Amino acid sequence: MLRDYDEPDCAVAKALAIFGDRWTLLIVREAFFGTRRFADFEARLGISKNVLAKRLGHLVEHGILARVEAGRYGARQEYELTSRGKDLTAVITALRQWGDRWIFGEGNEPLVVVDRATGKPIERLRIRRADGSEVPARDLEMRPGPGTRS
Amino acid sequence: MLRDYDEPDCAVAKALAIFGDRWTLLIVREAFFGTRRFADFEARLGISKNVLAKRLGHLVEHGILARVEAGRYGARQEYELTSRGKDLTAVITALRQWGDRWIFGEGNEPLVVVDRATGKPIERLRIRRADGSEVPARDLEMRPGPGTRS
DNA sequence: CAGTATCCTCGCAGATACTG
DNA sequence: CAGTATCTGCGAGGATACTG
Repeated sequence: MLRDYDEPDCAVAKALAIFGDRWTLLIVREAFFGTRRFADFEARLGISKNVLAKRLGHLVEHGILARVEAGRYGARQEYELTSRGKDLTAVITALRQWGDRWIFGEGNEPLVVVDRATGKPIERLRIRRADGSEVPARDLEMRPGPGTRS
Repeated sequence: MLRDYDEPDCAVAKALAIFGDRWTLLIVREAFFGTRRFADFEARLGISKNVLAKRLGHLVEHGILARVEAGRYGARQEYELTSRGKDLTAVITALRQWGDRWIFGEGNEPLVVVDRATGKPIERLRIRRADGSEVPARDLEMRPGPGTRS
């Protein structure tokens, strides 16, 4: 049995229980790109109808996508990111940046996350101290803190 | 067929192909907490030996963990995060923060990532513009950019 | 202790056909 | 178009026993 699933106090395990598979986050990413209709997800991801329906339903259940009626021109239903869903930006960005740094190598990161206010792409996530200085990855340490749920 | 796996140009899909399952990131997280030995991973995660051995081998293959000989006191082998592995901090942190915000609710985030230099916990990831100002999540938009691989 | 070897179950994912 | 229904294969994950 999956012990971590029984643990009500682990945020990482809980999050992974929702999208700890190969498709779910890709669907969310596709939604970020503006895809809203079933057939478009299907075509762009190359996923089978069967699995897509299940995954979309799963995401709606967990409040990450919302089904909205758009009943005209043949498109009867559309899927829209909720705020909970939009807040996955950091997760997807972190994944993509890691992939760019370690799979594709450095120096040619694609610019994908855009700041609406300035219209400019965000280059990378940074982790900063309260005073605004950046913490280098090598200085980071993860450990259970008091009251941690991770 | 998994179309995204055939796509050599998608960093997110590539990253998910490596740890797009329920266990792999939990093992990495455990390694962040200082776990180094097979039996400790086994006990702390409640994972079966079978799967653990496969996942650890997988992580070593992909250069996220390194096997180091520690042949004394009965512990013959240990696993250590490589720099590629340590760089997954942002991914795990993003996941945990999302879980904390949206599964457990706000206001009581556990502090888990620690800045070695100051000894203080990092509260959250922030996305900032070049001038240092923070970009609110609502202002973020994701889209394929020129030359994007996402 | 750190695995390997077997066996088993379950659910993911794909393919195809059908429906409102 | 947006699914549902059905069937199938495959691999993830678990349990247990065994080994150097």
